[in-house]
Amino acid sequence: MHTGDWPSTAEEALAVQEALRGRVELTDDLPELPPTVTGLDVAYDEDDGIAAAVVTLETAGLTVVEERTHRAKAVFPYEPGLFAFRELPPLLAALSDLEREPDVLVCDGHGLAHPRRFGLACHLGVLTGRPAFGVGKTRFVGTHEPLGPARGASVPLVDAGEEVGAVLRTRDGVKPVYVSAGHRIGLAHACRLTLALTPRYRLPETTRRADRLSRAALR
DNA sequence: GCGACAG
DNA sequence: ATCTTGTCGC
Repeated sequence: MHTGDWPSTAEEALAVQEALRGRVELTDDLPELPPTVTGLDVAYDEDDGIAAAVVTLETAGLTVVEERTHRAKAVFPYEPGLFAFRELPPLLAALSDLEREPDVLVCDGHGLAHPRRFGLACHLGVLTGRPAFGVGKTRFVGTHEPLGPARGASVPLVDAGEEVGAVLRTRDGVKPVYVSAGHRIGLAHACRLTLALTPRYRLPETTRRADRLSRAALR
C-alpha cells in the first residue's frame, strides 16, 4: 500500500512527477538475463472497476513462477501523460503481495518516452526501487526513421532532440513496439530482454500473461 | 488556431 | 482501456 495521499487533480499529479523525475536512475546493474521477469497490466470494466495483475516468469523458459491480482475502483481519470496515477495504485498493491522480489518490471506503457520523461515505467521503478522498462503498443511521443521488416530491427525514438526510446520489431512483418527505459536499466538491454520475451508473439509474454490474468480477475 | 494524445 | 463481425492469410 502507499502512503495514503494520492493526487486527485492534474495539477497535483504534475507536481508529483516533477518531484520524482529526478530520482530516475539511468544505470544498469542487471544481469544480461535476470532469473525472472515480472509483467504488469490492468483491465477495466464499464464502471470504474479495475483489476491489476502481476505475473513473474522464469526468464529461461518463460514459465510462471508467481502471479497476483488486485481489484479496486479507479481513483484517477485517464489523461495522456498522467496515466500512471490511474494504474499505479492497484499495481503497487498486487506487487506488494508477491513473495519473490521482482528482478525487473516489464510495463505495459512507456518509461522515458513521455512528455516529461516520467512515464509509468519510470514511476513504478522509482516507487519500488526495482529495475523497470516500458513496452508500449503505440507511440506516445517522438518520431523515428522507417524500420526494417525483420524481427530484431530497431530505430531510435527521438523527441525534442533526445533519444527517449527505441521502435523495435519483435516479429517479422508485424507492427513494432515502443521500448523505453524506466529505471535502473539501459535501453539496449531493455530491447534485448524484449526480444527474449517475444519468441512467438508481438507483445512480451509477460504482458500477455498479465493481460489475460487481469481480465479474468475482473469477473 | 489545428491536430495529437501511453492505457 | 472497452464496445464488436467478418474477413484475409498462414
